[in-house]
Amino acid sequence: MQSKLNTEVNIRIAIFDDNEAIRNSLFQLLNYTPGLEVVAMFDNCVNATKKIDEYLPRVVLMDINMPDCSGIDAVKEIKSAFPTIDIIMFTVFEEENKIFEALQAGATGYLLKSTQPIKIIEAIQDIIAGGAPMTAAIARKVMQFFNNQIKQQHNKDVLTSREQDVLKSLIEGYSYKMIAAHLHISIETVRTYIKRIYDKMHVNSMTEAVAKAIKERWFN
Amino acid sequence: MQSKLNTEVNIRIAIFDDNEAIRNSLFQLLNYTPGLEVVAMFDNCVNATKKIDEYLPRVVLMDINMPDCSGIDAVKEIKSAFPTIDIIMFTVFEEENKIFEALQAGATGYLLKSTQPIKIIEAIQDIIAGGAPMTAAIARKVMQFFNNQIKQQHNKDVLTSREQDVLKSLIEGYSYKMIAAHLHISIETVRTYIKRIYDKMHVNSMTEAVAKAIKERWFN
DNA sequence: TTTTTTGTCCCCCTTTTATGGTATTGTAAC
DNA sequence: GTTACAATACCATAAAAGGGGGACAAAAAA
Repeated sequence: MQSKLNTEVNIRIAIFDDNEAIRNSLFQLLNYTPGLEVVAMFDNCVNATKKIDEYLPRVVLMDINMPDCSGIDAVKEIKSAFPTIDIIMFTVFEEENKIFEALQAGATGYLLKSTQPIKIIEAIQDIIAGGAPMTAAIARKVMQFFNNQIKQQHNKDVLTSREQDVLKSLIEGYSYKMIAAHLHISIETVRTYIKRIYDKMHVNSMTEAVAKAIKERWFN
Repeated sequence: MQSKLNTEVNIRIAIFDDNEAIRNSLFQLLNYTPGLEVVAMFDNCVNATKKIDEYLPRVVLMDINMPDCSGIDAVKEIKSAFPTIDIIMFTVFEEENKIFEALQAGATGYLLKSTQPIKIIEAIQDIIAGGAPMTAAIARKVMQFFNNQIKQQHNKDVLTSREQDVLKSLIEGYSYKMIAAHLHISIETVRTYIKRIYDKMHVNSMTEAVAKAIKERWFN
């Protein structure tokens, strides 16, 4: 068996889900699909890393809501111990914050349990091929994450070019003195700009200005 | 025609691409697909908004590299004038920064020109259905965007709970005095924590600490 | 052509931050 | 039962930032 080509080696899958019926139907679905092999199933994700270590799956299907432990924490654990394992979240609801938490925790895919069986198989093949499988609706939410970050970019427009230079320098962590040197202007000029910036941004300290500019992504 | 049901009304598509061959094959592909209708094609995106206004498409296929204008700027323009129009970027290469620029500009999908024709049709139907069509490789890059933001979260761990409180307050824009009041501790204690925070973060000003913490997403 | 904006600079004065110390408690680890 | 760390607090001094002005030339807008 060891001598077979890589392409003929089954994709090892581990399933974490507290619902036995779901575990079983996933097992049926996946294990009888050529090329896939369910090597382990668990009804909770306590000590997930240890469980993974024992069965070394290539792909993990992880429920979010399990008793005694959070699937998202499990993802963090697994990803930090086994960065190459791909994890697909598998859940009933598409709660916006759960999605982002899961993705930030290191999940690569996000499927709803209502997904057609054939799509689940495709998702696993997809993730092995370097894809990031997710339902259209979830992909859309991920996109909105990007879009939301450009809404009020008009704020930036009210700053003159020189004021923007100074604000950028503040974000870099430069002091007045450093900014003056960097922009080849007097420190008094820097002070003038900063006063105007605070005025326009409705803040009254470097920290506030920097926090606001970074959070609202005035620059990139 | 106007009296037909919505589901029977064709999806109006506009194409921006400087390559005539590509325009023509897209036209062939899409226009002869039931339910789709190419209502306009352009070899550049100068005055994109005006062009859109004339033909009012539901979906736009936009090349990134066109002479005389940037597809990404066109996306910004169109999106700000017609927020409900869905735009799919359609390009030869998958340059990482172009992808993010396009998505931040408001594109919802991102396809490579090497995509199979059938997938292009699916993508258009997908986007109408609220999806965000993109190739697996691109979806993966988008995922990496999230993942990249959790890499060095161990930094945060070295801060004690109280130090984290103070740092969070700094990010909120609070001054020493305000933090002291807010956390019910002496301003001297605040100063002590801040000194330790700077030490651990390897910075030496509020601005740097705040910028670093926000950029590296120590909190959320 | 006049007015407004932008970029540049200066002064005075107050408040806040930064740096470098020391010190006391309670708790957790060894 | 000592060592280590966390949380708390204080002092002194220097440096930086904030708030209030005013000024002037060049460019842009009205």
